[in-house]
Amino acid sequence: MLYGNVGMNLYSRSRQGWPQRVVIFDHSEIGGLNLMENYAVRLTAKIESLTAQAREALAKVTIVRHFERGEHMLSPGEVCRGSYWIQRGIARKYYVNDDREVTTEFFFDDDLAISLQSYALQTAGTEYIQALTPLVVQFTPYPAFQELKIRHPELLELDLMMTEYYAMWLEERLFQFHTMDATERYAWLLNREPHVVQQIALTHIASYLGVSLETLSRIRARR
Amino acid sequence: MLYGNVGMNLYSRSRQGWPQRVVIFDHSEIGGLNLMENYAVRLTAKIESLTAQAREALAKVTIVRHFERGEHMLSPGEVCRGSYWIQRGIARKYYVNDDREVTTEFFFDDDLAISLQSYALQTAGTEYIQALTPLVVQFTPYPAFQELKIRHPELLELDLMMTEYYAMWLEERLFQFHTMDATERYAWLLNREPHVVQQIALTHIASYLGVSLETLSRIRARR
DNA sequence: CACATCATTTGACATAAGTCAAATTCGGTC
DNA sequence: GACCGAATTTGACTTATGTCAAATGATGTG
Repeated sequence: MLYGNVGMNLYSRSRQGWPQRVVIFDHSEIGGLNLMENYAVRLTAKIESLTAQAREALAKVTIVRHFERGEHMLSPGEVCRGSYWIQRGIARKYYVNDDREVTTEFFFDDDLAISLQSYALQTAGTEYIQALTPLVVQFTPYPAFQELKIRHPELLELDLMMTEYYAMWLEERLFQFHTMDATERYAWLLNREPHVVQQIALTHIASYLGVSLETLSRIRARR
Repeated sequence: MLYGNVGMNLYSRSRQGWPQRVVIFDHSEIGGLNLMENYAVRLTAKIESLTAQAREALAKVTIVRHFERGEHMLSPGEVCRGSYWIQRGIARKYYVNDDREVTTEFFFDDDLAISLQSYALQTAGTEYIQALTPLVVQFTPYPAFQELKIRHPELLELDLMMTEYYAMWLEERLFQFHTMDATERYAWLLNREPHVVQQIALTHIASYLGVSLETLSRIRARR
């Protein structure tokens, strides 16, 4: 993880290298970091600035849970009843469309896993969250967190920042689909998040990139 | 707009018809509304439940501004210094990638226009927001709104809900790019937001759908 | 170490979409 | 109503990607 241990962190996506060409989201650099990294720094700073009371209160309602490789933390028809902070391991979020799995997100150490619509609305969702390795997560129940947000407005601010961060991450993903072909999206992933390619099965990566397994193989063969 | 005049509303995207096939995001219906509409209802209820003090305070810092057709409310290199609630007219958000305009969002009455990264970080951004018709907007400066969020926590809650709504909308857009071909994305737009196709130039629609103008023409010819 | 199963790659062919150029249509102005 | 410029459509050709099937490589188990 990029910013060291700070307890609860979110989307610690680091920059490992440059894509083939300069892209939109790297235009405004501040202190050598792109916007996502810049925001992650702010997020980390926000977490570090939480009062001891807020930290304690949060720790009190958070429980450690374990999941086996292949196990689902969430399945369609279920309500996402809390947030899963990945203490150790790898997970992915996906849904099934036309009998096909569509992987939407990978989670590594210090990432926060939720299914947004189910979580925010507390209604049955349509997504899976699955452990790709044995997992240790810190689970914070939604009702308890809502309570804490009332008593500690700094947690409401943190929640807003995390949601903003997720929205920016979605904008970046949308940018990839909107402007890049399959080869470019793979190059972006390889440069920006090589750990994904190193640790995740190609089946899931192809699904995440929106290409068939065969096409991904051909792209990889051309490098 | 779908839910009538409630002052500040956000992303009043209504369901006008069904796409060719049932899609992921319509699975969990509540009271006949899909999730986006469900959330819009909650958002509207939240706005309506604002105290008179919060409303007044918000109105006091909000100013009406006019823009001409073609005029830019925001350009790359500028900071998005506040939010623009569209009182009347149409606008679009876009950026330029490889000498090409990529339209990312259309705004109609009661939509709230911001460039998220520039707005949230108050740093120079990379996006344009342009009036497609003569516009009347209610502009709320960022610093003033931050102040109000401190004095009125209900506005911080509202801000979180709006950001969640935007993230869900991004998830739905991502779903379109991730799982549909060009024809399906056009069909989705035609069914779900026919007003877009009725009132916006095909150049912008093609850009928004991630297809060339020629391809959009061919798709339209096949219907 | 052998074997079976799963993951990945490769071959062949079809379709979707992009690009470039030209033609047609539409809208605004005089 | 004519004219001009912009918007849109159409034709021809190229490239990217998907699909189906078969082959190869990797991993796990006995």
